[in-house]
Amino acid sequence: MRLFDTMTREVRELAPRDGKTFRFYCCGPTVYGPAHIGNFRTFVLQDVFRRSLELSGQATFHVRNLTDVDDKTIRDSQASGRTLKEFTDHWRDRFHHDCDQLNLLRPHLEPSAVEHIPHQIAMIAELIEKGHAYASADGSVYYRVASFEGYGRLSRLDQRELKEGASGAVADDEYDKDSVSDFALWKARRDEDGDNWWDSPWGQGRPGWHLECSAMCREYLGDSFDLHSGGVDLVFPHHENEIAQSEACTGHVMADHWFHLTHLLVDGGKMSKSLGNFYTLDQLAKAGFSPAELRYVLISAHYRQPLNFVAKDADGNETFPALLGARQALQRLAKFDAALAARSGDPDIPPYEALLTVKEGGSFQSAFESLQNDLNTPEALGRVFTAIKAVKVDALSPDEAASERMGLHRVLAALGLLLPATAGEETAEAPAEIAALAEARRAAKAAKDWPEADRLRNEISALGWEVKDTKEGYELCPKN
RNA sequence: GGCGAGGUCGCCAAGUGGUAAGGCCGGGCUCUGCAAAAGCCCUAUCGCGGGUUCGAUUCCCGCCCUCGCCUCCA
Repeated sequence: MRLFDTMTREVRELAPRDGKTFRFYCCGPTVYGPAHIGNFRTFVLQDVFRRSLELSGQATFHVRNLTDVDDKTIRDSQASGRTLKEFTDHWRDRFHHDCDQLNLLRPHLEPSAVEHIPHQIAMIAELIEKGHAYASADGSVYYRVASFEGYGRLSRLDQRELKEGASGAVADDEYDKDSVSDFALWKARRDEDGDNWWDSPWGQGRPGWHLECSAMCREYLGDSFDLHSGGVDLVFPHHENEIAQSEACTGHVMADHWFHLTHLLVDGGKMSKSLGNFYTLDQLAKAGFSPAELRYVLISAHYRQPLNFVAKDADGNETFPALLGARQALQRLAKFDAALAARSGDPDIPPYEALLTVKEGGSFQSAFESLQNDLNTPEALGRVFTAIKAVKVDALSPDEAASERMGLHRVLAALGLLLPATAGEETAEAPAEIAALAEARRAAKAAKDWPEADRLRNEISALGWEVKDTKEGYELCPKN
Protein backbone atom coordinates (compact mmCIF):
# COMPACT_ATOMS: atom_id res chain seq x y z
CA MET A 1 0.00 0.00 0.00
CA ARG A 2 1.07 3.53 -0.72
CA LEU A 3 0.26 6.28 1.79
CA PHE A 4 1.07 9.95 2.25
CA ASP A 5 3.65 10.58 4.97
CA THR A 6 3.43 13.85 6.87
CA MET A 7 7.12 13.83 7.68
CA THR A 8 8.36 13.67 4.08
CA ARG A 9 5.21 15.14 2.51
CA GLU A 10 5.07 12.47 -0.11
CA VAL A 11 3.18 9.30 -0.88
CA ARG A 12 5.38 6.37 0.12
CA GLU A 13 5.14 2.61 -0.05
CA LEU A 14 4.49 0.99 3.30
CA ALA A 15 6.54 -1.94 4.45
CA PRO A 16 6.87 -3.47 7.91
CA ARG A 17 10.29 -3.12 9.53
CA ASP A 18 10.36 -6.75 10.53
CA GLY A 19 9.14 -7.95 7.16
CA LYS A 20 6.11 -9.62 8.69
CA THR A 21 3.74 -7.54 10.79
CA PHE A 22 2.88 -3.91 10.22
CA ARG A 23 2.99 -2.32 13.67
CA PHE A 24 1.26 0.98 14.21
CA TYR A 25 -0.02 3.32 16.89
CA CYS A 26 -3.07 5.56 16.82
CA CYS A 27 -3.69 8.32 19.30
CA GLY A 28 -6.97 7.38 20.92
CA PRO A 29 -9.71 9.39 22.59
CA THR A 30 -9.66 11.36 25.78
CA VAL A 31 -12.48 9.67 27.66
CA TYR A 32 -14.31 12.56 29.28
CA GLY A 33 -17.48 12.63 27.16
CA PRO A 34 -19.05 11.06 24.10
CA ALA A 35 -16.91 11.08 20.99
CA HIS A 36 -18.38 13.14 18.15
CA ILE A 37 -18.60 12.34 14.47
CA GLY A 38 -15.42 14.29 13.80
CA ASN A 39 -13.50 12.05 16.16
CA PHE A 40 -15.03 9.10 14.41
CA ARG A 41 -13.93 10.26 11.02
CA THR A 42 -10.40 9.75 12.23
CA PHE A 43 -11.06 6.38 13.84
CA VAL A 44 -13.08 5.11 10.90
CA LEU A 45 -10.38 6.01 8.38
CA GLN A 46 -7.74 4.40 10.58
CA ASP A 47 -9.95 1.34 10.58
CA VAL A 48 -10.23 1.38 6.79
CA PHE A 49 -6.47 1.70 6.67
CA ARG A 50 -5.99 -1.38 8.83
CA ARG A 51 -8.61 -3.41 6.96
CA SER A 52 -7.09 -2.50 3.62
CA LEU A 53 -3.68 -3.67 4.79
CA GLU A 54 -5.03 -6.92 6.16
CA LEU A 55 -7.13 -7.67 3.10
CA SER A 56 -4.12 -7.11 0.90
CA GLY A 57 -2.34 -9.82 2.81
CA GLN A 58 -0.45 -7.73 5.35
CA ALA A 59 -0.61 -8.80 8.99
CA THR A 60 -1.00 -5.89 11.43
CA PHE A 61 -0.50 -5.01 15.06
CA HIS A 62 -2.68 -2.07 16.04
CA VAL A 63 -2.22 -0.16 19.29
CA ARG A 64 -4.57 2.64 20.29
CA ASN A 65 -4.38 4.31 23.66
CA LEU A 66 -6.97 5.75 25.97
CA THR A 67 -6.20 9.10 27.56
CA ASP A 68 -7.73 8.77 30.98
CA VAL A 69 -5.68 11.18 33.06
CA ASP A 70 -5.39 14.80 31.97
CA ASP A 71 -6.84 18.22 32.75
CA LYS A 72 -10.26 17.46 31.32
CA THR A 73 -10.80 14.00 32.76
CA ILE A 74 -9.72 15.20 36.20
CA ARG A 75 -11.78 18.36 36.05
CA ASP A 76 -14.96 16.72 34.79
CA SER A 77 -14.74 13.66 37.02
CA GLN A 78 -14.60 15.94 40.04
CA ALA A 79 -17.49 18.00 38.76
CA SER A 80 -19.54 14.83 38.40
CA GLY A 81 -18.70 13.67 41.90
CA ARG A 82 -17.18 10.44 40.71
CA THR A 83 -13.68 9.08 41.00
CA LEU A 84 -11.44 9.47 37.97
CA LYS A 85 -11.67 5.73 37.33
CA GLU A 86 -15.44 5.56 37.60
CA PHE A 87 -15.72 8.53 35.31
CA THR A 88 -13.29 7.40 32.62
CA ASP A 89 -14.52 3.79 32.72
CA HIS A 90 -17.98 5.05 31.91
CA TRP A 91 -16.87 7.04 28.91
CA ARG A 92 -14.53 4.31 27.78
CA ASP A 93 -17.43 1.87 27.70
CA ARG A 94 -19.49 4.35 25.75
CA PHE A 95 -16.63 4.80 23.30
CA HIS A 96 -16.34 1.06 22.82
CA HIS A 97 -20.06 0.79 22.25
CA ASP A 98 -19.96 3.49 19.58
CA CYS A 99 -16.95 1.87 17.92
CA ASP A 100 -18.75 -1.46 17.76
CA GLN A 101 -21.77 0.25 16.27
CA LEU A 102 -19.55 1.73 13.59
CA ASN A 103 -18.03 -1.66 12.85
CA LEU A 104 -14.53 -0.66 13.92
CA LEU A 105 -12.10 -3.50 14.52
CA ARG A 106 -10.89 -3.45 18.10
CA PRO A 107 -7.22 -2.54 18.37
CA HIS A 108 -4.98 -5.45 19.28
CA LEU A 109 -3.95 -3.48 22.33
CA GLU A 110 -5.58 -0.54 24.07
CA PRO A 111 -3.29 0.71 26.83
CA SER A 112 -4.45 3.46 29.13
CA ALA A 113 -2.36 6.35 30.37
CA VAL A 114 -3.22 6.02 34.01
CA GLU A 115 -2.01 2.42 34.01
CA HIS A 116 1.39 3.41 32.68
CA ILE A 117 2.50 6.10 35.07
CA PRO A 118 5.61 4.16 36.17
CA HIS A 119 6.67 3.90 32.52
CA GLN A 120 6.23 7.63 32.14
CA ILE A 121 8.19 8.41 35.29
CA ALA A 122 11.02 6.21 34.09
CA MET A 123 11.08 8.04 30.81
CA ILE A 124 11.19 11.42 32.52
CA ALA A 125 14.12 10.29 34.63
CA GLU A 126 15.92 9.19 31.50
CA LEU A 127 15.26 12.51 29.79
CA ILE A 128 16.57 14.46 32.77
CA GLU A 129 19.64 12.26 32.89
CA LYS A 130 20.31 12.87 29.23
CA GLY A 131 19.93 16.61 29.62
CA HIS A 132 16.64 17.02 27.79
CA ALA A 133 14.46 17.85 30.78
CA TYR A 134 14.63 19.79 34.01
CA ALA A 135 12.64 20.06 37.22
CA SER A 136 11.32 23.43 38.24
CA ALA A 137 11.03 24.84 41.71
CA ASP A 138 7.43 23.75 42.18
CA GLY A 139 8.10 20.11 41.37
CA SER A 140 7.05 20.10 37.74
CA VAL A 141 9.33 18.75 35.04
CA TYR A 142 9.67 20.31 31.62
CA TYR A 143 11.15 19.18 28.36
CA ARG A 144 13.82 21.52 27.08
CA VAL A 145 12.81 21.96 23.47
CA ALA A 146 16.06 23.69 22.58
CA SER A 147 17.93 20.51 23.50
CA PHE A 148 16.41 18.54 20.66
CA GLU A 149 17.84 19.43 17.31
CA GLY A 150 15.08 17.99 15.18
CA TYR A 151 12.27 19.83 16.93
CA GLY A 152 9.73 21.18 14.46
CA ARG A 153 10.63 18.85 11.62
CA LEU A 154 7.24 17.14 11.44
CA SER A 155 5.15 20.30 11.57
CA ARG A 156 7.71 22.42 9.74
CA LEU A 157 7.08 25.11 12.23
CA ASP A 158 9.95 27.45 12.81
CA GLN A 159 9.88 28.25 16.49
CA ARG A 160 10.96 31.81 15.98
CA GLU A 161 7.88 32.40 13.91
CA LEU A 162 5.44 31.10 16.45
CA LYS A 163 3.03 33.82 17.28
CA GLU A 164 3.39 33.91 20.99
CA GLY A 165 0.25 32.98 22.83
CA ALA A 166 -1.72 32.93 19.62
CA SER A 167 -4.22 30.59 21.18
CA GLY A 168 -4.46 32.72 24.30
CA ALA A 169 -3.75 29.61 26.27
CA VAL A 170 -0.45 30.32 27.92
CA ALA A 171 -1.08 29.18 31.45
CA ASP A 172 -0.12 31.39 34.33
CA ASP A 173 1.80 28.60 36.03
CA GLU A 174 4.36 28.45 33.32
CA TYR A 175 6.55 31.24 34.58
CA ASP A 176 9.18 28.82 35.79
CA LYS A 177 9.80 27.29 32.42
CA ASP A 178 13.09 28.21 30.79
CA SER A 179 11.35 28.86 27.51
CA VAL A 180 7.72 29.24 26.47
CA SER A 181 8.18 26.40 24.02
CA ASP A 182 9.10 23.95 26.75
CA PHE A 183 6.31 21.62 27.67
CA ALA A 184 5.35 19.70 30.79
CA LEU A 185 6.42 16.10 31.29
CA TRP A 186 5.27 16.09 34.89
CA LYS A 187 2.83 18.49 36.49
CA ALA A 188 3.18 19.22 40.20
CA ARG A 189 0.16 18.40 42.35
CA ARG A 190 -2.44 21.13 42.64
CA ASP A 191 -5.31 21.37 45.09
CA GLU A 192 -7.91 21.20 42.35
CA ASP A 193 -6.62 17.81 41.24
CA GLY A 194 -8.10 16.24 44.37
CA ASP A 195 -7.02 12.66 44.89
CA ASN A 196 -5.52 12.43 41.46
CA TRP A 197 -1.83 12.53 42.18
CA TRP A 198 1.04 10.07 42.12
CA ASP A 199 4.41 10.01 43.83
CA SER A 200 7.49 10.67 41.76
CA PRO A 201 11.14 11.56 42.32
CA TRP A 202 10.09 15.18 41.82
CA GLY A 203 7.25 15.12 44.27
CA GLN A 204 3.55 14.41 44.00
CA GLY A 205 1.85 15.17 40.72
CA ARG A 206 0.71 13.66 37.46
CA PRO A 207 2.13 13.09 34.01
CA GLY A 208 1.87 15.55 31.13
CA TRP A 209 -0.24 14.61 28.17
CA HIS A 210 2.35 14.10 25.46
CA LEU A 211 4.37 11.67 27.49
CA GLU A 212 1.85 8.86 27.70
CA CYS A 213 2.07 8.08 23.99
CA SER A 214 5.86 8.07 23.99
CA ALA A 215 5.94 5.73 26.96
CA MET A 216 3.30 3.34 25.67
CA CYS A 217 4.68 3.27 22.14
CA ARG A 218 8.04 2.33 23.52
CA GLU A 219 6.58 -0.31 25.81
CA TYR A 220 4.48 -2.07 23.19
CA LEU A 221 6.05 -1.22 19.85
CA GLY A 222 9.68 -0.65 20.74
CA ASP A 223 12.00 2.24 20.01
CA SER A 224 11.02 2.31 16.35
CA PHE A 225 7.83 1.16 14.68
CA ASP A 226 6.10 1.38 11.32
CA LEU A 227 3.50 4.11 11.56
CA HIS A 228 1.95 6.61 13.91
CA SER A 229 -1.45 8.18 13.31
CA GLY A 230 -3.84 10.81 14.58
CA GLY A 231 -5.91 13.82 13.62
CA VAL A 232 -4.15 16.73 11.90
CA ASP A 233 -4.48 18.84 14.98
CA LEU A 234 -2.07 16.48 16.69
CA VAL A 235 0.78 17.21 14.29
CA PHE A 236 1.65 20.16 16.44
CA PRO A 237 2.33 20.10 19.27
CA HIS A 238 1.42 16.57 20.31
CA HIS A 239 3.31 14.49 17.78
CA GLU A 240 6.15 16.95 17.57
CA ASN A 241 6.56 16.58 21.32
CA GLU A 242 6.26 12.82 21.20
CA ILE A 243 9.08 12.69 18.69
CA ALA A 244 11.20 14.96 20.85
CA GLN A 245 10.61 12.80 23.91
CA SER A 246 11.02 9.43 22.28
CA GLU A 247 13.92 10.14 20.01
CA ALA A 248 15.86 12.05 22.66
CA CYS A 249 15.43 9.03 24.88
CA THR A 250 16.12 6.20 22.50
CA GLY A 251 18.30 7.80 19.89
CA HIS A 252 16.21 6.09 17.21
CA VAL A 253 13.62 7.25 14.73
CA MET A 254 10.28 6.89 16.48
CA ALA A 255 8.05 6.04 13.52
CA ASP A 256 8.79 5.45 9.86
CA HIS A 257 5.54 6.95 8.68
CA TRP A 258 3.13 9.60 9.93
CA PHE A 259 -0.51 9.26 8.95
CA HIS A 260 -2.73 12.27 9.71
CA LEU A 261 -6.45 12.63 9.17
CA THR A 262 -8.01 15.90 8.13
CA HIS A 263 -10.89 17.30 10.11
CA LEU A 264 -14.56 16.96 9.47
CA LEU A 265 -16.49 20.17 8.85
CA VAL A 266 -20.20 20.53 9.47
CA ASP A 267 -22.11 22.63 6.95
CA GLY A 268 -18.85 24.19 5.86
CA GLY A 269 -17.50 25.16 9.25
CA LYS A 270 -15.97 23.79 12.38
CA MET A 271 -18.15 21.70 14.63
CA SER A 272 -18.84 23.30 17.98
CA LYS A 273 -21.31 22.97 20.76
CA SER A 274 -22.15 26.65 20.69
CA LEU A 275 -23.16 26.44 17.03
CA GLY A 276 -25.35 23.46 17.79
CA ASN A 277 -23.70 21.39 15.09
CA PHE A 278 -21.93 19.04 17.44
CA TYR A 279 -23.14 15.51 16.66
CA THR A 280 -22.68 12.22 18.43
CA LEU A 281 -23.64 8.76 17.24
CA ASP A 282 -26.42 8.76 19.79
CA GLN A 283 -27.95 11.95 18.43
CA LEU A 284 -27.92 10.63 14.88
CA ALA A 285 -29.50 7.39 16.04
CA LYS A 286 -32.30 9.36 17.62
CA ALA A 287 -32.78 11.15 14.32
CA GLY A 288 -33.25 7.74 12.73
CA PHE A 289 -29.87 7.15 11.10
CA SER A 290 -27.81 4.01 11.30
CA PRO A 291 -24.11 3.81 12.13
CA ALA A 292 -23.52 2.31 8.69
CA GLU A 293 -25.01 5.40 7.08
CA LEU A 294 -22.68 7.61 9.07
CA ARG A 295 -19.75 5.41 8.21
CA TYR A 296 -20.58 5.71 4.53
CA VAL A 297 -20.59 9.50 4.79
CA LEU A 298 -17.31 9.52 6.72
CA ILE A 299 -15.49 7.57 4.01
CA SER A 300 -17.03 9.51 1.14
CA ALA A 301 -14.16 12.01 1.00
CA HIS A 302 -10.43 11.43 0.82
CA TYR A 303 -8.78 11.46 4.24
CA ARG A 304 -6.50 14.36 3.35
CA GLN A 305 -9.38 16.56 2.28
CA PRO A 306 -11.72 18.33 4.62
CA LEU A 307 -15.03 16.47 4.61
CA ASN A 308 -18.09 18.63 4.67
CA PHE A 309 -20.82 16.86 6.61
CA VAL A 310 -24.05 18.40 5.39
CA ALA A 311 -26.56 18.38 8.22
CA LYS A 312 -28.92 21.06 6.99
CA ASP A 313 -30.74 21.15 3.69
CA ALA A 314 -31.10 24.14 1.40
CA ASP A 315 -33.92 25.48 3.55
CA GLY A 316 -31.79 25.36 6.67
CA ASN A 317 -33.65 22.43 8.18
CA GLU A 318 -31.67 19.75 9.93
CA THR A 319 -32.67 16.87 7.66
CA PHE A 320 -29.19 15.39 7.20
CA PRO A 321 -29.17 15.17 3.41
CA ALA A 322 -25.74 13.55 3.48
CA LEU A 323 -27.02 10.65 5.58
CA LEU A 324 -30.15 10.37 3.47
CA GLY A 325 -27.97 10.06 0.40
CA ALA A 326 -25.86 7.43 2.09
CA ARG A 327 -29.01 5.48 2.91
CA GLN A 328 -29.99 5.38 -0.77
CA ALA A 329 -26.53 4.39 -1.87
CA LEU A 330 -26.29 1.59 0.70
CA GLN A 331 -29.70 0.33 -0.32
CA ARG A 332 -28.52 0.06 -3.91
CA LEU A 333 -25.47 -1.88 -2.81
CA ALA A 334 -27.66 -4.19 -0.76
CA LYS A 335 -30.00 -4.81 -3.70
CA PHE A 336 -27.11 -5.66 -5.95
CA ASP A 337 -25.63 -7.97 -3.35
CA ALA A 338 -28.97 -9.70 -2.88
CA ALA A 339 -29.19 -10.29 -6.62
CA LEU A 340 -25.67 -11.75 -6.69
CA ALA A 341 -26.46 -13.91 -3.67
CA ALA A 342 -29.58 -15.27 -5.30
CA ARG A 343 -27.71 -15.97 -8.51
CA SER A 344 -24.90 -17.76 -6.71
CA GLY A 345 -27.30 -19.77 -4.61
CA ASP A 346 -25.52 -18.87 -1.38
CA PRO A 347 -27.21 -16.25 0.80
CA ASP A 348 -24.47 -16.17 3.44
CA ILE A 349 -22.19 -13.17 3.58
CA PRO A 350 -18.55 -14.23 3.32
CA PRO A 351 -16.80 -13.79 6.68
CA TYR A 352 -13.82 -11.45 7.03
CA GLU A 353 -11.43 -14.39 7.44
CA ALA A 354 -12.53 -15.89 4.14
CA LEU A 355 -12.05 -12.58 2.37
CA LEU A 356 -8.44 -12.39 3.54
CA THR A 357 -7.59 -15.13 1.07
CA VAL A 358 -9.15 -13.45 -1.97
CA LYS A 359 -6.39 -12.56 -4.40
CA GLU A 360 -8.34 -11.23 -7.33
CA GLY A 361 -11.47 -9.16 -7.04
CA GLY A 362 -12.95 -9.59 -10.51
CA SER A 363 -15.05 -6.60 -11.48
CA PHE A 364 -14.30 -5.05 -8.09
CA GLN A 365 -10.56 -5.37 -8.25
CA SER A 366 -9.94 -1.79 -9.35
CA ALA A 367 -12.09 -0.50 -6.50
CA PHE A 368 -9.98 -2.45 -4.05
CA GLU A 369 -6.83 -1.08 -5.63
CA SER A 370 -8.02 2.47 -5.06
CA LEU A 371 -7.60 1.80 -1.36
CA GLN A 372 -4.06 0.60 -1.87
CA ASN A 373 -3.27 3.93 -3.48
CA ASP A 374 -3.20 6.39 -0.60
CA LEU A 375 -6.46 5.08 0.81
CA ASN A 376 -8.63 6.65 -1.84
CA THR A 377 -12.02 5.78 -0.37
CA PRO A 378 -14.14 8.04 -2.61
CA GLU A 379 -12.55 6.63 -5.73
CA ALA A 380 -13.13 3.12 -4.40
CA LEU A 381 -16.81 3.88 -3.87
CA GLY A 382 -17.06 5.35 -7.34
CA ARG A 383 -15.51 2.27 -8.87
CA VAL A 384 -17.80 -0.01 -6.91
CA PHE A 385 -20.83 1.67 -8.44
CA THR A 386 -19.27 1.68 -11.87
CA ALA A 387 -18.70 -2.06 -11.54
CA ILE A 388 -22.25 -2.64 -10.32
CA LYS A 389 -23.60 -1.00 -13.41
CA ALA A 390 -21.34 -3.07 -15.65
CA VAL A 391 -22.02 -6.46 -14.09
CA LYS A 392 -25.11 -8.10 -15.55
CA VAL A 393 -26.09 -10.46 -12.78
CA ASP A 394 -28.60 -12.43 -14.85
CA ALA A 395 -25.90 -13.35 -17.35
CA LEU A 396 -23.60 -14.87 -14.73
CA SER A 397 -23.28 -18.55 -13.89
CA PRO A 398 -23.68 -19.43 -10.20
CA ASP A 399 -19.92 -19.80 -9.88
CA GLU A 400 -19.27 -16.49 -11.55
CA ALA A 401 -21.81 -14.81 -9.31
CA ALA A 402 -20.19 -16.32 -6.23
CA SER A 403 -16.80 -15.14 -7.42
CA GLU A 404 -17.94 -11.59 -8.12
CA ARG A 405 -19.61 -11.54 -4.77
CA MET A 406 -16.33 -12.37 -3.04
CA GLY A 407 -14.72 -9.46 -4.87
CA LEU A 408 -17.53 -7.12 -3.87
CA HIS A 409 -17.41 -8.16 -0.25
CA ARG A 410 -13.66 -7.82 -0.11
CA VAL A 411 -13.99 -4.11 -0.98
CA LEU A 412 -16.93 -3.67 1.34
CA ALA A 413 -14.98 -5.35 4.13
CA ALA A 414 -12.04 -3.05 3.52
CA LEU A 415 -14.36 -0.09 3.75
CA GLY A 416 -16.05 -1.70 6.74
CA LEU A 417 -19.48 -1.22 5.24
CA LEU A 418 -22.25 -3.45 6.51
CA LEU A 419 -25.20 -3.64 4.13
CA PRO A 420 -28.73 -2.92 5.31
CA ALA A 421 -31.50 -5.46 5.03
CA THR A 422 -33.16 -5.46 1.62
CA ALA A 423 -36.90 -5.23 1.16
CA GLY A 424 -37.05 -8.96 0.48
CA GLU A 425 -35.43 -9.79 3.79
CA GLU A 426 -37.71 -7.41 5.61
CA THR A 427 -40.76 -9.07 4.08
CA ALA A 428 -39.71 -12.34 5.69
CA GLU A 429 -39.38 -10.62 9.05
CA ALA A 430 -42.73 -8.87 8.98
CA PRO A 431 -45.12 -9.73 11.83
CA ALA A 432 -47.71 -12.41 11.04
CA GLU A 433 -50.51 -9.84 11.30
CA ILE A 434 -48.95 -7.67 8.61
CA ALA A 435 -48.12 -10.65 6.44
CA ALA A 436 -51.74 -11.80 6.64
CA LEU A 437 -53.02 -8.42 5.52
CA ALA A 438 -50.58 -8.42 2.65
CA GLU A 439 -51.74 -11.86 1.60
CA ALA A 440 -55.35 -10.70 1.75
CA ARG A 441 -54.44 -7.78 -0.46
CA ARG A 442 -52.81 -10.09 -2.93
CA ALA A 443 -56.04 -12.08 -3.09
CA ALA A 444 -58.08 -8.90 -3.57
CA LYS A 445 -55.78 -7.84 -6.38
CA ALA A 446 -56.11 -11.24 -8.03
CA ALA A 447 -59.87 -10.78 -7.89
CA LYS A 448 -59.43 -7.26 -9.30
CA ASP A 449 -61.16 -5.86 -6.24
CA TRP A 450 -59.22 -2.57 -6.32
CA PRO A 451 -61.12 -0.78 -3.56
CA GLU A 452 -60.47 -3.65 -1.16
CA ALA A 453 -56.82 -3.86 -2.21
CA ASP A 454 -56.35 -0.15 -1.56
CA ARG A 455 -58.17 -0.39 1.75
CA LEU A 456 -55.80 -3.17 2.87
CA ARG A 457 -52.82 -1.16 1.74
CA ASN A 458 -53.99 1.73 3.88
CA GLU A 459 -54.54 -0.57 6.83
CA ILE A 460 -51.00 -1.94 6.50
CA SER A 461 -49.72 1.57 6.21
CA ALA A 462 -51.51 2.59 9.39
CA LEU A 463 -49.69 -0.23 11.16
CA GLY A 464 -46.33 1.20 10.07
CA TRP A 465 -45.53 -0.94 7.05
CA GLU A 466 -45.43 -0.28 3.36
CA VAL A 467 -46.36 -2.68 0.57
CA LYS A 468 -44.51 -2.46 -2.68
CA ASP A 469 -45.61 -4.58 -5.60
CA THR A 470 -42.95 -6.41 -7.57
CA LYS A 471 -42.97 -8.61 -10.62
CA GLU A 472 -43.20 -11.73 -8.46
CA GLY A 473 -45.63 -10.43 -5.85
CA TYR A 474 -44.94 -7.83 -3.21
CA GLU A 475 -42.45 -6.65 -0.64
CA LEU A 476 -43.01 -5.29 2.81
CA CYS A 477 -40.82 -2.76 4.52
CA PRO A 478 -41.14 -0.73 7.70
CA LYS A 479 -42.08 2.87 7.09
CA ASN A 480 -39.63 5.53 8.16
C1' G B 1 2.14 37.41 11.10
C1' G B 2 3.72 31.98 10.32
C1' C B 3 2.45 26.98 8.67
C1' G B 4 -0.96 23.93 6.03
C1' A B 5 -5.29 22.48 3.13
C1' G B 6 -8.74 23.90 -0.50
C1' G B 7 -11.93 26.42 -4.38
C1' U B 8 -14.64 20.77 -10.04
C1' C B 9 -22.42 19.75 -12.13
C1' G B 10 -28.26 22.13 -7.37
C1' C B 11 -25.55 19.24 -2.94
C1' C B 12 -21.42 15.74 -1.72
C1' A B 13 -16.97 14.25 -4.13
C1' A B 14 -12.78 11.67 -7.37
C1' G B 15 -9.39 12.38 -11.26
C1' U B 16 -6.19 13.67 -15.43
C1' G B 17 -0.86 17.49 -19.83
C1' G B 18 -5.01 15.70 -24.77
C1' U B 19 -11.42 18.17 -24.13
C1' A B 20 -14.02 15.67 -16.43
C1' A B 21 -15.36 8.92 -12.03
C1' G B 22 -19.14 8.09 -8.74
C1' G B 23 -23.22 9.06 -5.06
C1' C B 24 -27.62 12.14 -3.74
C1' C B 25 -31.29 15.28 -5.79
C1' G B 26 -33.84 16.46 -10.40
C1' G B 27 -35.75 15.11 -15.37
C1' G B 28 -37.23 11.24 -19.08
C1' C B 29 -38.55 6.16 -20.18
C1' U B 30 -40.02 1.03 -18.92
C1' C B 31 -42.98 -1.75 -15.68
C1' U B 32 -47.80 -1.00 -13.30
C1' G B 33 -55.38 -1.23 -11.81
C1' C B 34 -53.49 3.10 -9.01
C1' A B 35 -49.39 4.33 -6.00
C1' A B 36 -44.78 3.12 -4.40
C1' A B 37 -40.63 0.38 -5.47
C1' A B 38 -37.32 -1.30 -9.10
C1' G B 39 -34.55 -1.08 -13.76
C1' C B 40 -32.58 1.91 -17.80
C1' C B 41 -31.19 6.70 -19.71
C1' C B 42 -29.88 12.13 -19.29
C1' U B 43 -27.40 16.74 -16.93
C1' A B 44 -20.55 20.29 -15.61
C1' U B 45 -15.18 22.41 -19.48
C1' C B 46 -13.09 22.37 -13.55
C1' G B 47 -12.48 30.53 -8.63
C1' C B 48 -10.17 34.94 -11.69
C1' G B 49 -5.93 36.85 -14.71
C1' G B 50 -1.42 35.78 -16.98
C1' G B 51 2.62 32.25 -18.51
C1' U B 52 4.83 27.48 -20.34
C1' U B 53 2.95 23.97 -24.15
C1' C B 54 0.85 21.64 -30.44
C1' G B 55 -2.66 21.31 -26.35
C1' A B 56 -3.98 22.92 -19.15
C1' U B 57 -9.08 21.85 -15.24
C1' U B 58 -4.33 19.17 -14.48
C1' C B 59 2.55 22.57 -14.51
C1' C B 60 4.41 27.87 -13.14
C1' C B 61 3.36 33.09 -11.42
C1' G B 62 -0.06 36.70 -9.47
C1' C B 63 -4.84 37.78 -7.43
C1' C B 64 -9.60 36.81 -4.96
C1' C B 65 -12.19 33.73 -1.57
C1' U B 66 -12.90 29.62 2.10
C1' C B 67 -11.22 26.48 5.96
C1' G B 68 -7.79 24.44 9.66
C1' C B 69 -3.55 24.83 13.04
C1' C B 70 -0.03 28.16 15.80
C1' U B 71 1.33 24.39 23.20
C1' C B 72 -2.34 20.19 25.80
C1' C B 73 -8.96 19.99 20.21
C1' A B 74 -9.53 13.65 16.10
